Parts: sequence; C-alpha cells; structure tokens
Amino acid sequence: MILTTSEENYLKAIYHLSEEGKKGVSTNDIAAEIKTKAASVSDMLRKLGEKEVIEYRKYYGVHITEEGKRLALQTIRKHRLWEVFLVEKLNFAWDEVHEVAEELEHIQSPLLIQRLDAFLNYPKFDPHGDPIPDEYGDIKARPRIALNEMEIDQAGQIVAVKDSSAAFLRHLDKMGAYIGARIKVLDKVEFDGSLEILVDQKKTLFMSKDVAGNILVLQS
Amino acid sequence: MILTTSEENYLKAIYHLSEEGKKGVSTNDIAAEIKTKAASVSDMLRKLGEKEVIEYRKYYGVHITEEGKRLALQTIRKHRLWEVFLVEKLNFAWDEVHEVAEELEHIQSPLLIQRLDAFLNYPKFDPHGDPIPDEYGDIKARPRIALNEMEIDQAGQIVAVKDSSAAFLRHLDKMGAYIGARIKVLDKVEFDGSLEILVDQKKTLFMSKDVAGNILVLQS
DNA sequence: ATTAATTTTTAGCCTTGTCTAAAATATAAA
DNA sequence: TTTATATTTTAGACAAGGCTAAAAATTAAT
Repeated sequence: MILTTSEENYLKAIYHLSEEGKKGVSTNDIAAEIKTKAASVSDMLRKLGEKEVIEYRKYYGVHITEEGKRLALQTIRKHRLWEVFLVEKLNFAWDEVHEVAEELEHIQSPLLIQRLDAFLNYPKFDPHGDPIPDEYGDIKARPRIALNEMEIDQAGQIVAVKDSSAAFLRHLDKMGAYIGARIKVLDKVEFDGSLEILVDQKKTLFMSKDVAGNILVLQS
Repeated sequence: MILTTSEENYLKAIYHLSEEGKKGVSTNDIAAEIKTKAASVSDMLRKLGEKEVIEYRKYYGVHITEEGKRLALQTIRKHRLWEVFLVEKLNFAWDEVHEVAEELEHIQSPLLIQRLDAFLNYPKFDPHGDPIPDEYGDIKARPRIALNEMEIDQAGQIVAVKDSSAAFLRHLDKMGAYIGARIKVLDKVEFDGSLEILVDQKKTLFMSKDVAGNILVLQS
C-alpha cells in the first residue's frame, strides 16, 4: 500500500488523535490538526476508508485499522529519525526541526531510512523525548507514571486515568486537563501535596494530590 | 521566486540540455529528458515563460534566463550535496543515489542545505565527479581537455567542438557522438593514435586522432 | 418532543500537472 | 515550390487536493 504525501499526513494526524482519546476521531478534530477545512477531511476519509487504513462510518468519526497504524508508525519513525539527524548531526535546535522533518518524512526509500537509522546508531527517542518506532512499528514503551509521582520540571502527556468515571472526567475537563494534554509539573506544594501544572505550554492550573494520583502520564 | 517540484524538474532539465547544446532547447528534447509528453512540456514552458525563468518563443524552443540559471543551479547544488551525503555518510553505492537525491533535492530549507554543506565539509564535487555549485551558483570550473589528450580509462562529457562546421557535426552525429555525450576512453591505438570510446555507457566507437582533437571534454 | 445549534457531508468549482487527439507550424524532400 | 513529414501547440478530459456554500444528520436545549 503506497500513500500520497497528503494521505500520509492525514493518517498520521488520525493516529495521533486516536492515541490521545482512544475514542473515534472527529472530522473537525482532524481538520484542526491538519489546518484544513472539514469538507476536505470528509473527502479524504472516504478515500482512506476505501484503502482500508481507517474504518469510516459517516457522521460517526473514524477508527484507524491495524494496517493504518502500521503505516502511520512508519511515517512517524521517519519523522523522528530525521529530527535526530537534524539535531545531532546538523546542529539544529530542538525547536527548529519540526517543519523540515515534516518534509523529509515523505521521502520514499526504505534503504535510506535503514541506513539513516544505522548512521544515527539506532536511536530510541527523538530530540523531544518521543519514542522512535522500529521497522515493524514497535515502540519501546515507557512506563506510565502517576502525575503526583512526577518531579518538578518533568514533562509528559496525559494518556489515561485510573478512575474513568464520568464524574472524574467531567472534573478533569472543568479544570482544563484532558487525556492527550501535554503537561509539565511546575511546582509541588509542600503543605498538601497539591501540584501546579502547565498544560499545553499555555495554561497553568492547580490540582490536588488525589486528583493527580488518578492521572497517568507518559513521560517525555 | 518559488517553484513547484515539477517546475524545478523542468528547469533543471532545460539547464542541462542548454549546457550541452548551447542552442535553444527543443520541446521534444525536454519531453524525453523528463519522460513526459510534448504536450505537457508546451504547457509548462508557457508557465515558466510567464515566471521569466526562461525565454520562450513558440515553435522555436527555449533559452534559460539568468534567473532561471540561478534557480536551476540551486537545485543542482542540493541534488549533488545529497548525493555526497548518501555515499559518504550512509554508504550508498555511487549508482544507487540518483533516485533518492531526486526526491531530496526538492526539500525547501536554505538552512538545511547550509548545514548539510558544512557537515560534509564543503565538497566541491559529487560522487560522479560533477561539480557542486556554491550558494551563489558559482561552479568551480574544470579545464576542458581535447579528447585525444585524455588517458585510457578517463571519463568525461563532450561539451564543445573546436571545429563547429556543419560537416564536422554531421560526422560526429553519424559516428554516434554528440555534444553532451558522456564518454570514456577505452583504448588508444598505438599505430595511428586513434581512440576507442565508450559513449553513454553503452555504445563503443572508434575515432581518428584528428577527429578526437576537435572534441573538447569536461573531465569528471 | 420539538426546536435550535453544531457537526458533517455533498455539490460544485478551482488549480496543478498529466494525457490523447487534432490542429497549426516548421522543416525536409521531391 | 509544392508536397510530405516531423515537431509543436491547442483543446478537451481527468485525477488529486483544496475551497465555499448549502444540505443533511446529529446533538443539545428548551
């Protein structure tokens, strides 16, 4: 199965959104992620559905298939390997690499990626700390940690909750946290063990030790 | 001036064909070089003409402009730097690199190329011996040599003739040689100084010392 | 349970780059 | 110099991918 650059970008976005929420991914979310219009997304979903890299039910969002996941991870692998190359070999700053890697990831040459991987000494994580899938799409899992066990200045992504009751999720939402959010621990209050958290690099919020204990974070 | 990938490819082809012949480049020649149809070429020539990277007179072929030459050399520079990277850093064989470099050359990032150039230690020639233009499009000129002065096993490209009479050119053509041909000296006959030449890696031919003396070769 | 608001899809149009077939122009041959 | 051949251009179609506006379906709110 060969995908166009555009299809690869959509599939990658769908994969990322799937990982965050675990539920079906909505057309609007994809449009926001890709920075395009919902109408264009609908069209592409139909095409990706025909190629069987996603399961698509009109009006009910999409689920990525196993084959889709495999292809998305291939693209992510390429993206992250190029990021390592740019930072380690060409002295790019870690925040300068994304756009260029976004172009490089679409180069079609398995041999190139194989050799690049070897040249970089088979790195397991990219410069942002995100894991690099291997040839087969396997990701070296990093242990998930409860948010209240993280140290000050550590960062990560909320990937799950222990208590998944509607009440707890509603509370999370009210605070401005959600599954998929990128967070960083700014401070831990001695007095009651509560935490000050930076969400998505823009919003700070406080949460109790108990709430934090129910949130699982993938460290990066 | 920003060109699309396709426009860059056309311009590069036109540049290469211009260098060989010096005369106007024909639609059919471009079509053959790009492996597309003459109708598509006509269309693209109109567009490139509007962008003033070529001078285009219908039915009379094209000439590349200074701006066009500058842009073509940029692309060629990128292509050749990537080739050096692939061979020297990723251990590609010299004949495996072309296709991948063809994709890599269209990545848009001046910083990337600048850093890559530095990383490779500012190479002046690519793995095929072709010169790498600098940032400004300047090429380190290599002296042209008369074909009869070349040694056995030396290779190069026919870039000009001393005697440019129609008769001589017709003779050249009849033999199977032409301006732009990639040649290699296979043997020099002691008896009369005539040469055995390999043209474009497929055809061998013999030519007298006098004929060879009128052919100028850019060594590689 | 309807109405209102939101989300998603469809329909139709645009651009880029490709193609085939036919028309126009230029070149070679008689 | 007229005819034949080869080259080039135009015209019209198509696929990919994007957009806007309008229709359809879903979800939320009275």
